[in-house]
Amino acid sequence: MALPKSTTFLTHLKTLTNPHCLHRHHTPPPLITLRFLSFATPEEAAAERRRRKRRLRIEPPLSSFHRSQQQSSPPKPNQNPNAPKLPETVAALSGKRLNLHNQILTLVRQNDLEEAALYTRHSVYSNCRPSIFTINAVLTAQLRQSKYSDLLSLHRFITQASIAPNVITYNLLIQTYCDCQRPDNALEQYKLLMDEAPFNPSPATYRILIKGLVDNGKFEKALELKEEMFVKGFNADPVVYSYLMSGFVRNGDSDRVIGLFEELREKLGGGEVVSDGVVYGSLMRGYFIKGMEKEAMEWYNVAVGKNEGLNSGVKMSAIAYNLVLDAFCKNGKFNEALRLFDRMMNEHKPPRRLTVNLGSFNVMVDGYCGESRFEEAIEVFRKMGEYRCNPDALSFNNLIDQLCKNGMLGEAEKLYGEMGEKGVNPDEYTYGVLLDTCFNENRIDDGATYFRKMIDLGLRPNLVVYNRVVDELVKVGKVDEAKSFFDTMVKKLKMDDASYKFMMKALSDVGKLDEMLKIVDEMLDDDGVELSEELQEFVRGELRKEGREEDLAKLMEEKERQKAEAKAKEAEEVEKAKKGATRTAISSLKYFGNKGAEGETPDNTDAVEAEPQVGEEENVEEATAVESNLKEDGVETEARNDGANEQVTA
DNA sequence: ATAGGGTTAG
Repeated sequence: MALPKSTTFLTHLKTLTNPHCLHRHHTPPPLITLRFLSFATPEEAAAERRRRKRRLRIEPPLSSFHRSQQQSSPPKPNQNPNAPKLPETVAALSGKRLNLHNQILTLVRQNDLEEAALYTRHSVYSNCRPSIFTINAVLTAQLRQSKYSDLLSLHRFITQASIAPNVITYNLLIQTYCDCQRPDNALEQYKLLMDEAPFNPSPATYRILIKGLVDNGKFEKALELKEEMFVKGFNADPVVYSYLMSGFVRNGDSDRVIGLFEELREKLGGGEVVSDGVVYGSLMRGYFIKGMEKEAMEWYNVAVGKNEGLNSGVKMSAIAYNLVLDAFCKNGKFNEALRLFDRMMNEHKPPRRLTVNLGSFNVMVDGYCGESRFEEAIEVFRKMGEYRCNPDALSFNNLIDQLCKNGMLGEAEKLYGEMGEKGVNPDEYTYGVLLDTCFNENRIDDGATYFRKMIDLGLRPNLVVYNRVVDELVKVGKVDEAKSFFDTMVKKLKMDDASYKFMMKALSDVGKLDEMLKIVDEMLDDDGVELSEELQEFVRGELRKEGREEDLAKLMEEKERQKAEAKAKEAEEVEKAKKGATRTAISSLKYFGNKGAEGETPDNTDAVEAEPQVGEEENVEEATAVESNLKEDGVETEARNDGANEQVTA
């Protein structure tokens, strides 16, 4: 007996995933977007984004001399005798401390961040303190891998230990909060820097903070910060303007986009043009939004020149070009895009001048797909090798996704095969798209095979993907196979009531009530899982059909009895062990006496020995980083203030 | 030696 088609699990799930559906009848049922099919957690998605960013950064910067143009901030006079300590200078990195630094850097390079952080903490109370440079290096690595809670925890630790932070430490922390979508905390850190630190923010502080504010929709605040930059004596930064402009483009606020460009031009000396090409893509989009094509094209000619080698001195990096390219693709000017792309490839003269990068190809792939020219999209995708650009998983996924959505699963699978050949690892997203499409095209077994492959590779399918697979298998009557996936995933996923219920119903429908009860049994055994009233009611209902309604109560009673028994036994053990325990406690107290680290919780033996943790215990998993960040953060700010106080009184 | 120079597709 299969589930009636109209009430498949997926439809049910779609209703569940939209909170509005429960109340508002006019809301159309939402679709599960592919985003949900990819990463196990949002943090993993963030980590991947960061890794990719890092990879892209390996390409050499276009003009390294640009860097030297940045003014270094003037030192703040240090009037207050109680003012916080100045951070150490590089001179501190010598001898033993340099040695320590290099050891920790080695750990970071080996990607053993846990060990690196541990070693850093451990050294804080040793006779060889880590310098702020060492700490920053660890924090940087943690940020790159989105280990936010680890980062905040280490930061809190060094603050408590009165190690003076420098601008980079602040910037890292601000970046962290921005990445965690906590712009208010980022602003708090900025304020702290302004009020407490014996140095000024750097131009990078503003870049990081303003980008974070824009990305989090805090436009007004971002504009305020831009103004503060001038107050601090910094020049107008085209990068900051480009962040603001693309934010307003996203928001459809074309007047602001154009206004910002004019302002930048003014600030840079009122010349004809802004010589940094990064702002022109957004400027053009601003005009496109207003339907002012002519103006958009005029600025295009200014930035890029009507003919090759004939522009007004605007420096166009690959990224600046890509923004223009994308502006064309998204505004019905694909032919212009093609022409520009051609030109970019001609100008590309590595290693001196790089005008094409991976992003260029990605933009063009999207451009072709937007025109439904899929064959050519594949063609241009393949072409990137000639320009020493290597597609990453996201590039592959993007194209695979577009092909799948347009009935070209076969082509998509070919590309999937190429990933393997090129040593690009397919990820959760790749498999999510492929199996989803297989199911849509009724290739149920192939879909299930992709799922299995995913597990075999150690990838972590999320609940949405799991639900989809199980749903499809049950639909075609493969309940046992579905159950086997349930068994593997029940340990790995936090299943919700709906997922439990679905599997139970499927088993009940094929008359496997005992297997259904076995699931209940295991749920009762698992302290992390709660058997809700509703689920109990459901189980009773299913049992009732076979006249076995009492079985659930019996099972639950039996479990209660077992638990009580176990408890009694435990109490007995405790009683027995009491005398011995007193002895142990005394000996460990001795141990603590020598350490005497501040802020310790003396009942946490392991932590003190290996890792002198401050404040409450934290066994925060990366998977719950966002939630624990909330927790972390409360303590974080608190600890930071404590630290400041300590510094003042020191 | 430690932040940052920007984009796109999820």
